[in-house]
Amino acid sequence: MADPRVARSRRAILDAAVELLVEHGFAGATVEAIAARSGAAKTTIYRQWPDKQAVLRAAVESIVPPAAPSDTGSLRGDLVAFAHDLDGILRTPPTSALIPGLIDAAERDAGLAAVLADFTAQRRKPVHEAVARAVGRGEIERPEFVADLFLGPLFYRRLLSREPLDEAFIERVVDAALASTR
Amino acid sequence: MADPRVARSRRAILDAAVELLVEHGFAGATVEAIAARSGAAKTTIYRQWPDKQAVLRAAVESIVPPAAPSDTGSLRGDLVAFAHDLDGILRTPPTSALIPGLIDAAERDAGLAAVLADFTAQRRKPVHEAVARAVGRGEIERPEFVADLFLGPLFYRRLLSREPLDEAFIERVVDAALASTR
DNA sequence: GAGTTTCGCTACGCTACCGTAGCGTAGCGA
DNA sequence: TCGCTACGCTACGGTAGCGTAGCGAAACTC
Repeated sequence: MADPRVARSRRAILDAAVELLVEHGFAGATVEAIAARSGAAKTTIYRQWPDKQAVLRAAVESIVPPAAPSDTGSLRGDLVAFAHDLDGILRTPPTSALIPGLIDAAERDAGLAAVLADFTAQRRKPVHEAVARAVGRGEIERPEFVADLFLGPLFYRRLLSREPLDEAFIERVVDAALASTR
Repeated sequence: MADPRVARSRRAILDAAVELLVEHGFAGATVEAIAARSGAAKTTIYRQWPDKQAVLRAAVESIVPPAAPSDTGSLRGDLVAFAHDLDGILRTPPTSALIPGLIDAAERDAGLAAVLADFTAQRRKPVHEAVARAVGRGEIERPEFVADLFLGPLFYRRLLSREPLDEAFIERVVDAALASTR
C-alpha cells in the first residue's frame, strides 16, 4: 500500500525546489526547472500537487528548522546560546537564503504567510520558555518584549544592514534585552 | 531643449510602476502592466530605459524617504521621534509595501541592493547623528551598537512578527537601547 | 508658422512557462 | 509470477511577457 517510489520522487522534487529557491528565488523556481533538476517528470510533480504554489509551499515548509531548546541555568546563558543557533540559521544556505523571499511572498500568499509565522514561532518559543524560567527564578521582572528586543537586532543585521553577528554584537544584544527587564 | 513631455511620461511611468509593485510585488510589475496603467506606450518606456530591470530600479529609487533629522535635546527624545517617523514609513503604502520585496530582490540584484543600502543608510543617519550629539554631551559612553539595537526590533515587528508599533513598545525599545550605552 | 522631437498605436517574433494528455515501461506488493 | 501503480517521456494548447519596428499624429522649440 505504501509505495516507496512516491516518497522518493517527492523528496527529490522538494529538494530540487529548495535548491532552486535558494539559487534564484521564487522567480526561478519554475515547475520545469524543478522537474529538470530533480530528474522527475513534470507530470509526476502534478500528480502529487495540484499546482505550482502547492509545490513551493511544501518545499519551504520542509526546511523550517525546529526550535532549539537550551537551559543553561541563567537567562543570559540561554539567550547567548539561542543567538548562536540563530546565527547558524541566518548564515547557512537552505534557510538563510529562503528567508527574504519568504518574507516577501508572505505578503501576498496566505499559505506562505503561515509558513513564515511558523518559522517565527519556532524562533520565539525557546526564548519565551527561557524567559518564563527566569521569571520563575525571580531573575527578571518585566518579561514583556524580550523576544522582540533580542531577535530584532539579529534579523536586522541579516536583512537590512547585512553585517555578521560577531561575538561582541551578540553579547551586547543580550545585555540590552536583559537590561530592559529590570 | 528640455521637452516637458519626457518628464511627464517619465513620472507617469514611475508612478504606475510603484503602484504595481505595491499591489502585486515584483512579479506583477510587468512592462505591459506599467504601460497600461500609466497611459504611456510600451515603446515610450523602452525609449527611456534600456530594459525592465532599469525601470523597476528607478521606480524603487524614486520613493526612498529622506532621513528625518530631529534634535530634541536628549537622545531619548530623538529616538522616540525617529521611532514614530519609522512607524509611519513602515505603516503607509508606498514604502512599507515595497520593503519586503526590495529586501528579497537585493539578494540577487546589485542595483536594488544599492537602493536598499541607501534606504537603510537613510534610517541610520539621523540615529548616528543623535548618538554623536549624546556622546558630545557626555550623555552616553558606549555608542557602538545603538542603531542596531534601536532599529532592529522595529523592523522585526514589521517583517517577522507582524505586530504594530504601539507606544509602550516604542518606549521599551528606546529604553533598552539606551540602557546598553552605559 | 516650420521643423523637429516625442508621443501613442498596432503588430510582430521569440521565449518561457503552466498545466494536461497519452503512451510505453519499470518496479512494487501479494 | 502477475497485475497494478507510479513512473518518465514526448508532445501539446494556451497564455504572458520581453523587447523591437514602423507609422501617423500631436506637441514642443525657436
